[in-house]
Amino acid sequence: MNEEDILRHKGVKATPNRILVARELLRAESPLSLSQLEERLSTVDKSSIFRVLNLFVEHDVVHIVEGGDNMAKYEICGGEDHCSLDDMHIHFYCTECHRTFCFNDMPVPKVAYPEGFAVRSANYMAKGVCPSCGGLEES
Amino acid sequence: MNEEDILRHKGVKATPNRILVARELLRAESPLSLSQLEERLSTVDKSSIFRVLNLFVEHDVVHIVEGGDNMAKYEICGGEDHCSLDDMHIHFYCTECHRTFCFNDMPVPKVAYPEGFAVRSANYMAKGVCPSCGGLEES
DNA sequence: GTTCTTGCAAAATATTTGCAAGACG
DNA sequence: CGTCTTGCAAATATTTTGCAAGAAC
Repeated sequence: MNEEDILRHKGVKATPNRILVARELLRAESPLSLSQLEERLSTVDKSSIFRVLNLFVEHDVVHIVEGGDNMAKYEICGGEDHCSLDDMHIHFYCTECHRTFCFNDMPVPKVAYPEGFAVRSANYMAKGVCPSCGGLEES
Repeated sequence: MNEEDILRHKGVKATPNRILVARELLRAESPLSLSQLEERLSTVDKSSIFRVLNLFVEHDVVHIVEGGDNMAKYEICGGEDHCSLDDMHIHFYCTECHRTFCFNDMPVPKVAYPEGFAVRSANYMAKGVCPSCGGLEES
């Protein structure tokens, strides 16, 4: 399934900029922030990326990954139809190199929320030091 | 244990502003952002609060709660000595009223992280609609 | 022609720093 | 004195909006 198909499937018209943003997110091995996308998409204006991302979020093309450096990061939804809670996996933010890692095979643990709270999404963000930065050495 | 004792116990000199910030965080039933603290502490300058919070984070007086609206929020650490992973509980952000709730009796589920990653903290932030905003009605 | 999309500029928010005055010891 | 703390102003950084031109239908 290519970028255009994904967008159409989610009810979003496939414009050039949208395809570029979707492609970059698909290509990335981890969620990207607005700034990171801006760097990688030199032909697309920051505000356009911003609007594309908002549109994507509304239409469940991407979901937001929060935490780490308090800048929202965006990740293509795995599910065909919507971004369900079940699609979400744990992320890890390295405080040394400031990279965000996906633990793709680790789903966010489900918990029983108190009565009355309608949970729509859940972020689980671990922070620490990654292997490249010497996570083992315990500084 | 009052504010002054907490600060001294963590190795932070108890100045007037620091006591005020600590008191406000203790009083709050949920983590507060810099802006929220600024509103509540009319006598203390925003930059002073900012510096107090940074100092508190360094000395494990508070920890940062991320997610929701991408503004860091601060919460007094529960543990006596340090902000351990075990102290952390799940939070909930209501996308309607933009309030953050603490699920105090729900610790962040522990998981086995991949080899080489030294995890120092973990945030679990659920998002959705709270009871007051009609979380039950499913819109 | 009407609506949608985009880039550019600028406004609105948030965070962070420089500096001098006052507090503290 | 010398160091630490604080307020004020200002610099940065980031997100968001207004608007007009061009593309799409």
